[in-house]
Amino acid sequence: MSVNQPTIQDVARAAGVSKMTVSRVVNCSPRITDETRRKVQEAMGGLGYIPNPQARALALRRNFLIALVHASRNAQTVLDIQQGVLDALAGTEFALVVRPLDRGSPTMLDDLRHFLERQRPFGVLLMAPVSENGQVIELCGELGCRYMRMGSALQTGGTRSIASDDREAVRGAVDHLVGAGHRRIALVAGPGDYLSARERQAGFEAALQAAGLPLLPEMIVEGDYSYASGLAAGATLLDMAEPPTAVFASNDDMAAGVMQAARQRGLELPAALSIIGFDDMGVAAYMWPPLTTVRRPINAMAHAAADRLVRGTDEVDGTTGDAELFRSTLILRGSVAPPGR
Amino acid sequence: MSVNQPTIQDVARAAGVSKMTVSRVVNCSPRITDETRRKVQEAMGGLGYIPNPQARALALRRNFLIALVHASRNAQTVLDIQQGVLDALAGTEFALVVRPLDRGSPTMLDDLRHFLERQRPFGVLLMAPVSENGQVIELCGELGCRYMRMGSALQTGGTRSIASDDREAVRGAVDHLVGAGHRRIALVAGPGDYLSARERQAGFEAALQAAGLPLLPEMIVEGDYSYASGLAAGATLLDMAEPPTAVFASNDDMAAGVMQAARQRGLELPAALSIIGFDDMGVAAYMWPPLTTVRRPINAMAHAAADRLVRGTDEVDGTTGDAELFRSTLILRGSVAPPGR
DNA sequence: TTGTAAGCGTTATCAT
DNA sequence: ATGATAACGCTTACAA
Repeated sequence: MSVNQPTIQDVARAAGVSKMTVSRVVNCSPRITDETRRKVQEAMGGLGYIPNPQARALALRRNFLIALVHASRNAQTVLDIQQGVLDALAGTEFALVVRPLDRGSPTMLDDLRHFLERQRPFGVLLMAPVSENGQVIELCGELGCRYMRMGSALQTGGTRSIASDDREAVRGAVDHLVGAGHRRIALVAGPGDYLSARERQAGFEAALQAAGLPLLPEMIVEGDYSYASGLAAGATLLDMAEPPTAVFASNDDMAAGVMQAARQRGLELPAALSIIGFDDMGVAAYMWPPLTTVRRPINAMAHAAADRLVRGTDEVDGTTGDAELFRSTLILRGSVAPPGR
Repeated sequence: MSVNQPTIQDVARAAGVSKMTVSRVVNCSPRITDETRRKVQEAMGGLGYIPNPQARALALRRNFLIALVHASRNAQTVLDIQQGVLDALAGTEFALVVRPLDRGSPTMLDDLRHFLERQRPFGVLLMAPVSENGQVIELCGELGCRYMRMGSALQTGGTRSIASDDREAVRGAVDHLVGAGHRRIALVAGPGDYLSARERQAGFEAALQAAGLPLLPEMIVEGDYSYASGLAAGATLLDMAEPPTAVFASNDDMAAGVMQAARQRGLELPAALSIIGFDDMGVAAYMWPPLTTVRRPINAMAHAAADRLVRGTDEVDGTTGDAELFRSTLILRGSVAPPGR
């Protein structure tokens, strides 16, 4: 039961030097004799010395916490991000604290302020959709809080922003549908107040346009990223007089709903209906047929974001680094086939 | 840009009292004149004073971090736990830091030690399966680390342990199958080195026994909690000369695999095969037929565990509170029917 | 009930 | 290259 951790003082005594010298060794200051360094390191090793982070925090007037702020219902994505951040933080003295927010709660902004004011994390990682919230950004600015936004497209100004290029990715996905011979392609869009939903819709429209296909309003149905809304959207689309032969759904949950709607109508998949989703949630591979979908490099994005937060040690203001845009991949599985009718 | 937070000193000056008095007000010390308290609170309000947690941590020689240590691949569960913990921590000054571990990595124990030694969190929440690891518990003991174990059954001694009663829950689930008329019921078990897997198997066996049904070895197939292993197990079971009419799968992923195997064989569900899963992962409701499954009160369990960690302020040793066992619920959906053959 | 002094474990600053 | 001293913002212990 190691109750009393040795302090820097103990090490100093053991090595026959001053606290300051030990501190210098710990912090890799250059102006130290090799001989002294050796002595100190030996003493540290012998005592099992570990610097006290709270003391460091107090003296340096900053802590070593990176906060992940999110309001996402997509558990897999949140966890992937946590993992990516932790990968970036490995070997540093930083720890990751999480702060889920209840998007939609009227107190969300106050909750966030409360959290930031108390913990004063060194840096904040904002996941979509909170990262799109102007008031949140404003709050971070007001509190002098270093932050990084993650999302589906670079934010205005581009700075402090890491993003996947959802527009481009969806464009590619829909191109794939067009390439398979589809002409009547529907979109199950996400809720319009999400940037991700708007970007994906833009990609959808761009692809149709590039293919010289008409943009039919009835071929676009808005869902809310839930399975149920996908099911409803699928019903709407498939019960039309002239239903689509292919559907791009803005996330996998909705794609699963569409698939279910098709199955309920006795459609043979993918012959009677091709479907592409977005996110590559674990289940996408389990569905039948396995879902062709878009996978974002979540882990790499989170890693980069955390890295940016931790490295850009000095400036709290906008100058920190350029924007970074990541490419997604279309994962080809079995849910796309040439139109069958 | 509020760069300089007011300190306790500033408040003291503003209120015309000493730092100590302010500290007493902040910490709700009883021996303070109402008048003084008012003055101080007014000053605090005016200045927007917020106690500096790192300074408190240094002076009190303890911090305000609760660590969640896990090595789970079940994202939804991890997130539910995070949410439950945060609910319990709301209104306190505690923050939640997460530390995923790579179960199976040879350095896992070292990683954990490294983390605990550096951060020295006030308390640690151990999720299964790390919570079942004796070496982990030993390490926490050695480091004098307050901890709480969450799992599928109470740990030996029962103390510092919060658990769902998986054995009982599975027994109920299998009873449900028996009640529907099934006599030939198979188990797709989890990996034997997980306590959860063993408990669920025990519940399965208890139910058969209670129903006077024979325990046939060929009706038990071990998977590894993955969809793929469920698919394989389903194949094994359904290709037997006398296949089961019902399957209990130890988690939803494997249940989905079994379902898929059934579908591949052209079986009509649930008429030809009833299936029950465990976990109630989001997808359980999306499958077709919607999966009847067991739901644990994850959120409540996490809440209780965090509560126990935070309240039991004093003792670091085993005396802290009794064990707590939570009941699960069988969620009835569409994947169970009387045997049809 | 309130205040004073010392200390928590570290680093910054300025000497030497 | 190393050391002495004074912070950092708070609490404990003791005095008044």
